[in-house]
Amino acid sequence: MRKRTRDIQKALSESGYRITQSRLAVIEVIMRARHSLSPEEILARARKIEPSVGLATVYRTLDVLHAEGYLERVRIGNKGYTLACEEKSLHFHLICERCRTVIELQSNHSSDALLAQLRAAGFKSRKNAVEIVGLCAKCQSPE
Amino acid sequence: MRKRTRDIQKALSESGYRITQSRLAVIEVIMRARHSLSPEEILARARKIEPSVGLATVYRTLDVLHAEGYLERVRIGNKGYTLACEEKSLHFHLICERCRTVIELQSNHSSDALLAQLRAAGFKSRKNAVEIVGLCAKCQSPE
DNA sequence: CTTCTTATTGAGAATGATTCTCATTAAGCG
DNA sequence: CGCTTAATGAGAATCATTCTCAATAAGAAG
Repeated sequence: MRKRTRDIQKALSESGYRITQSRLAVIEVIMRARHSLSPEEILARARKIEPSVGLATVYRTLDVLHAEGYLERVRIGNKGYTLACEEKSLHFHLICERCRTVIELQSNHSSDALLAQLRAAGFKSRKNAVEIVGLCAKCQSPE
Repeated sequence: MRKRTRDIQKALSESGYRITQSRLAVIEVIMRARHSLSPEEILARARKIEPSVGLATVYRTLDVLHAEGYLERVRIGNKGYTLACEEKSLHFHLICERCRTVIELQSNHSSDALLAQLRAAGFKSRKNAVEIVGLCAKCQSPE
């Protein structure tokens, strides 16, 4: 995890971005997260590392990380969530709308077949992760 | 098309909903549409049929139709779009973020294989239509 | 280490989509 | 034809996200 944050730091620096304490805190939070986080959640956690971080900076840092391919943005209802993902080939993300855990399906023949269909249709997907929102096994059972 | 609207009208009526002129106008607009529409677009078109329709009623009618399974809601950026869809088994929707045309892939072995994976993971998808947002063949070429 | 340039920041205002409120209307039953 | 109440339209309210702008600090250069 720590290592991952450093890699991103290095890559961003080489791309000409300045490495600020606020950005580092946000990156650290996202890398540590075990499920997808809303901007507000990221803000709360980042402030434990760097108390001066503002919400706008969280959004801006998400934009940068997304543009550089380090994370995916998801929508559940009206809210935007964020999770780290560097997988480049087409694959599926099963996202639980209750606990926001993400099950990442391996690329396999179902994603290969889908990819072939996309090619046949001449369709270019915006994302490599195809999101399927629903309920994971745990959250379906009566609590 | 006309027939489709009547079927829905009948079904809603039997479910205890009142059939108002505003609702009829909104249903008619959605059934006629050849691509997904934003609430504002639906409002504009519905007002040509029933000039008194309000935006809130468009949203409320969308909720009803969605609850009854007559349409899917999609998000492109921050905006919500809507398209008619009654297909019940798992399948893919390729949605062009530029022209908003929807290419509906037939259920086949790729969706079957995905369904098997969902079952294996114990994951329950919220929708039957898995949305893939991107650019259709036409919109990719320089205009 | 200090200075300079300017990308980045934080706070709050602004925006845009969606939802809510509430007095008024009309669907559909008898 | 009336009655009951679901549904409506208009505008206010809400919530997520984006923008504005003066102040700050990253990083290059000296």
